[in-house]
Amino acid sequence: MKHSELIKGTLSTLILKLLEDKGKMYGYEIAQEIKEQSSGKIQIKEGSLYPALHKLEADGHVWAEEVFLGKRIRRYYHLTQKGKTQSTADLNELRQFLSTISSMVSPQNMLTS
Amino acid sequence: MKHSELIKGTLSTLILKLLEDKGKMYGYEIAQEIKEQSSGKIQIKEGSLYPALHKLEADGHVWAEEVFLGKRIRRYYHLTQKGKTQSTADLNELRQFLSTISSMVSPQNMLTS
DNA sequence: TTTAATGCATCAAGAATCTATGTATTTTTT
DNA sequence: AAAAAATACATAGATTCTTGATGCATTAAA
Repeated sequence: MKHSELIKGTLSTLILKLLEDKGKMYGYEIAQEIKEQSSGKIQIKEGSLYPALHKLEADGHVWAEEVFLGKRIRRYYHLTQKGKTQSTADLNELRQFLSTISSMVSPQNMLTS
Repeated sequence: MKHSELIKGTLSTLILKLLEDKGKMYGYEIAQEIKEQSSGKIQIKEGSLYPALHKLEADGHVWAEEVFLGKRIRRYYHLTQKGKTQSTADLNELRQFLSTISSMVSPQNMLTS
């Protein structure tokens, strides 16, 4: 098992959570923030991050504010109302899942022996 | 997000954990056990389960004992030594990941605001 | 008797991530 | 001043995993 396998299905939820907390963020910043909050254990690759952001945008969960910094462009992502609703639902589901899995893999677990 | 997306990367670890706890199990039994331990929240489909078992077998993490029940066949899976080692490593990694993600999505989390 | 449950299995499709690659600017180090 | 690292966006192909659908067959329950 590669650690990265475990992130599957959680990335978009993490992004929505961050946007909810911070108000607005750009891609690179999101990757750095996830890396920092996970103490370096979760490092999102660009090939995962940008497609995920584009999908969130296409689905209407976020919108992008384009800011020109000299010649460089920066896309700040913001939550939409739809994204806020989605974030709440996703977080609830993720937390419940984490709770369920945690109980199943806890060292002392032998529920039905 | 579909709930089922979240299971990705955890299924083989769950299977190894169950085999470690129970000694031996057959496919259908594993699916039922996961369903039961998760209070019905995680329901593994055959299309996920059997390929996962076959992969674990091909990788030498489990071996299959074939038992004939009348005309029906049943494949009991057992952990190999390699599988035991893998199980320990996978569980450690999964637990750490769960801990990390949990702290990131906990409601009060605003680590770097 | 017919439906549900048990028990194995595979295949095509869909979804998500990764690696690799590309472009370009800005900051830091040598 | 030059080189290296960090910043910042993006895409394409490959890989991996789960799903839904399907199939076969036996046994238990309605």
